[in-house]
Amino acid sequence: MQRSVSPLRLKAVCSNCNLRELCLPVDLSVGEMQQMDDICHLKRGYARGDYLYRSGDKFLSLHAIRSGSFKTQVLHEDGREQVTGFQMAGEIIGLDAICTDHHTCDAVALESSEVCELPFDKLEMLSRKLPSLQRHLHKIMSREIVRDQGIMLLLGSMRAEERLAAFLFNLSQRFAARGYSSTQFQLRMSRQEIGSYLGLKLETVSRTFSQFQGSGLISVKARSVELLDLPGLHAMFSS
Amino acid sequence: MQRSVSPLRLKAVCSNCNLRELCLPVDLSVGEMQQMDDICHLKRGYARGDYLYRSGDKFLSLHAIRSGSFKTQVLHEDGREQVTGFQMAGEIIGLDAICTDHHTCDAVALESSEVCELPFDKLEMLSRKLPSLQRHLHKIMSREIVRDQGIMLLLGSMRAEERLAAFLFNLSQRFAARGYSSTQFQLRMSRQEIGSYLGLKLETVSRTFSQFQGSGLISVKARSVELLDLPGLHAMFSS
DNA sequence: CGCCGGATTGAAGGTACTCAATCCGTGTGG
DNA sequence: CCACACGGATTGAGTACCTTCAATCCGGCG
Repeated sequence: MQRSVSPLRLKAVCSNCNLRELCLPVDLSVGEMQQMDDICHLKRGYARGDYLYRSGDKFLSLHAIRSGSFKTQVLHEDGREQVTGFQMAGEIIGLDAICTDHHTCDAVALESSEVCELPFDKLEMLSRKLPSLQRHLHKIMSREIVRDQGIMLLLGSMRAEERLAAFLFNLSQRFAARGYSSTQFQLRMSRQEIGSYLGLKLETVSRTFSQFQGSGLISVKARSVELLDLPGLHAMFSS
Repeated sequence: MQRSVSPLRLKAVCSNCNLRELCLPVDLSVGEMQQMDDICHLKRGYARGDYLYRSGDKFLSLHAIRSGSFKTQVLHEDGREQVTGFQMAGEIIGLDAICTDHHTCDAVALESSEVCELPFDKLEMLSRKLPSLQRHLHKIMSREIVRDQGIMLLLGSMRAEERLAAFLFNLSQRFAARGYSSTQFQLRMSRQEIGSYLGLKLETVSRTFSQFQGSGLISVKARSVELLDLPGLHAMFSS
């Protein structure tokens, strides 16, 4: 997840932030783009394990991931915790915090990562001036809702193998969208974290990986994965 | 869920729409309120089983539920379906559709209901003029994200009894917020629908109801529920 | 009255969990 | 350089929980 995005893409969106997630049909003039750049100039680096923010922190900014990847996790009162998502370069993180002005989950770097800070008040101000930016912000939030609903479907009605197949397939697509191989990649998260995200125990994740390998769908060794039969993987959860 | 909201509330938010969900710290002047009223004057009634919209429908408007209740459900390609939420009076429905301009789920009335149409383009236009409305819209969307994450936690890491207890407790709070009893109410949805929402089979839902009744937590007969031990119910999933 | 859909209850079975041992790769220290 | 320790990953055996399949019950309605 380390390679940075094509200059063309960057130009087309926000030269500072690598706002891939803002990449749908955002159509800003050069001057408008400059305004966007102006409000999101602050960048910071994080090492593996660093917290971007913690549950309860005051909310001031959204963050655009320039490079690297993060996980978000919610903590239950009783200590139970669950990974709610894995975020990659170009995605926006922190949308959950808007409604209470405080973060409702932790965001932790899974590897060395760079983020770009987007002060939310300035973003709102600018989006009042730029309708296409406003629409974008809405789409990003809406997309997050749709994504969450997809996970609800996964957690609520899929078996372990289906969940893992869907997970791998989703990763594959996201790597592909960033110009990486859709069939060979390194997992940035542990079995434990995958399990937490998928509502499974780490042993079940491990067993299912082995099972997939046994049936020739994938080849897996520790965190290196190769998807040998993408259509088969897809059929696993969509049929 | 049939009683309408107090006039005071209505006045304080939007006299047409009963926008309880917009009720946080929205602070509009009389003139601004008038503008809000102007764009959301269209109302429609739905009978039990009627579709407010279907997955794939073109997205034009959000809908504010004035009275009654709805369920939203996503359909998987293979026919599998999952209830993603139950919406009550004062809540906004349709946020998932913004990102693609098409609805990604079905919305079905659980009883006779009234909704108020909120043309989204007009809402965006107005929210560019009214910062407090803009902030509100963002909060509503963010809240939906947080809600979904809560359900992900539930589906990913809770046992059947914990899920059902959390479900009943949540309903209780929402009824209370609307001025109804927090301990006695009618379920508007079937066991099947509850199960789909909670990632359980209807038989499991039924059994768990019976179990709760046996241990004195609740009294349940078909769709009439009385919560006898609210703290106990809460301890069921938060401890 | 009898039908129908929804709800309840029972028994058997399967999937994923728990507990535990082992393996493996990496990094550390002798 | 090798031994060892450590955390993450794998694998096995037994178990718990939820599902499946099926029968029965109940209330509303024609």
